[in-house]
Amino acid sequence: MTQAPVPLSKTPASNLPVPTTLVPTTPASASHGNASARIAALLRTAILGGEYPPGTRIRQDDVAQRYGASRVPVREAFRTLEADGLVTLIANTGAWVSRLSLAECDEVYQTRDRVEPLLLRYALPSIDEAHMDHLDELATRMERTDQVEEFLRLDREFHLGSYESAQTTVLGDLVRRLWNTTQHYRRAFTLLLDEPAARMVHDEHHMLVAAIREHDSDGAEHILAGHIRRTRLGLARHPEVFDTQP
Amino acid sequence: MTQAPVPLSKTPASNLPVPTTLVPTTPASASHGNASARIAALLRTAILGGEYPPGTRIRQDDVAQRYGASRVPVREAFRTLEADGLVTLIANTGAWVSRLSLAECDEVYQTRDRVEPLLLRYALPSIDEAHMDHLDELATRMERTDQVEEFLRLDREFHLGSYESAQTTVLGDLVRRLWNTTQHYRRAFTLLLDEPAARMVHDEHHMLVAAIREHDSDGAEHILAGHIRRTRLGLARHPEVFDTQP
DNA sequence: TAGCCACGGATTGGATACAATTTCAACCCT
DNA sequence: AGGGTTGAAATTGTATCCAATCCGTGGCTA
Repeated sequence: MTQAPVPLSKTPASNLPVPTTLVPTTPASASHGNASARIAALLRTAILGGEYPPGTRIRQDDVAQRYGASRVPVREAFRTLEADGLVTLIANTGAWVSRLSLAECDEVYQTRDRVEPLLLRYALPSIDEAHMDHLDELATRMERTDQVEEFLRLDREFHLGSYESAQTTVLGDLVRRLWNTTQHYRRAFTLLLDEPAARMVHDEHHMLVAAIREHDSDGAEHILAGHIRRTRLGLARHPEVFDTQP
Repeated sequence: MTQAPVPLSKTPASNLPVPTTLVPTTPASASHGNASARIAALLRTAILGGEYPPGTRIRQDDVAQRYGASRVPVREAFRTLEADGLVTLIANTGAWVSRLSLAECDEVYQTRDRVEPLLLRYALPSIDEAHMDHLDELATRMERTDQVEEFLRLDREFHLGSYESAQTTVLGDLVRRLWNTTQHYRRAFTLLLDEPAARMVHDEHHMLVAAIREHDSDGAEHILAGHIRRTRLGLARHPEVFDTQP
């Protein structure tokens, strides 16, 4: 069942067309009509994909030209992204891709630690067999890949996917926001995983699926909380991830 | 020490100038410069103050005229308020004051139940004596008032005030959002409190201050979680609060 | 040489006018 | 009477212009 974990390398398989986010980040990839929503979606996937690293300045005019729109919808998109925690706006000055300090990142993980188990509890009763099989498959594919970007994508699809069947309105959005703000640091941290640490991550994923299969809400909550907590402690051991001075 | 609780009546003392929100809802009452931030702040206090009940439609033109601005900053303000959960935007159609179903409100309270104790834990070490005395005074004033709006204001200042000294960046905002979205239902629910229920609310407030004084993080977390949980269960017993069909 | 101030370019913020798109509801036709 | 259509009203987007603000540069001063 288990597979020898391979240390993850950063080199992407190729410059394949970015598969956008598999689990829609907010509404969906708004494609037609609403320019402001479309621009927000495109910028969001660009930021999450690492195209704009934290601290990067984003200019209204650039974005407007790049996406063939005027500045008004771009400004609205900025406000949306600010609410997502992806962008930091400073009045009369500009927009920057948000950057978290170690303390702030720790805070987000503490919050996730409390909130995601609750969301999973909401979702659990409605997860059907096919969905469980899918989660299992994702966990296995995560073990087998050695591409960071693919791992991140699978991890996101695994966890957010496990919450998908929750019929929640605010909690789901809230959790997606928390994931978005920490996406970049998750990438950095993934690169630092050594073999035993990666082994534990994968084991926890499989244990989580097992608990879900047994409809064991308490068990699933417990495993998930531990999973998040362990990641938080791991990040705290690597403060250098947050050192990127401008 | 304790005071005979008086059933709360809805009649306000008078149409005094609305004292805005004592605990700033987001940045502060932005007064000059940024029109979009100013409009967002004004609309926010208007909505929280019950001036626009849930389900009310808000037109860009009206707001623009009322606050002497063009529609561009109004639209940005809408986006900000949407992120606050105060307004629901529907593309090409308009903006409405958000309305929660019982299930959604329950969801928010479940979330608060998990998140606010954590925030209190962050804040607790930095709460000084003067602050504790202030919290005590607020709890006492809450017992003595019979005005709903004043109770709401004091309750907000008590709880959000107790989190104030937490040096958090995301958690504080998150909790404020959760408070904002449920403000209206808190008002409706407050009117339904009978005497023993009110008594218990007040007792919990005093117990919370006592735990804070003793720097008992676990105890404070526990009391606060119970406080929120009890409110949630109380709301669930009054589904009629959510029945306001358009 | 170090520090401070003023100036000017660049960028954001806002106003206005107008075109485009969408929604919704009344209306007409079969 | 029911279903499709049209048109008013609202939002959304574009274009243009100007004001306000910020930031770096350069020069002046101690």
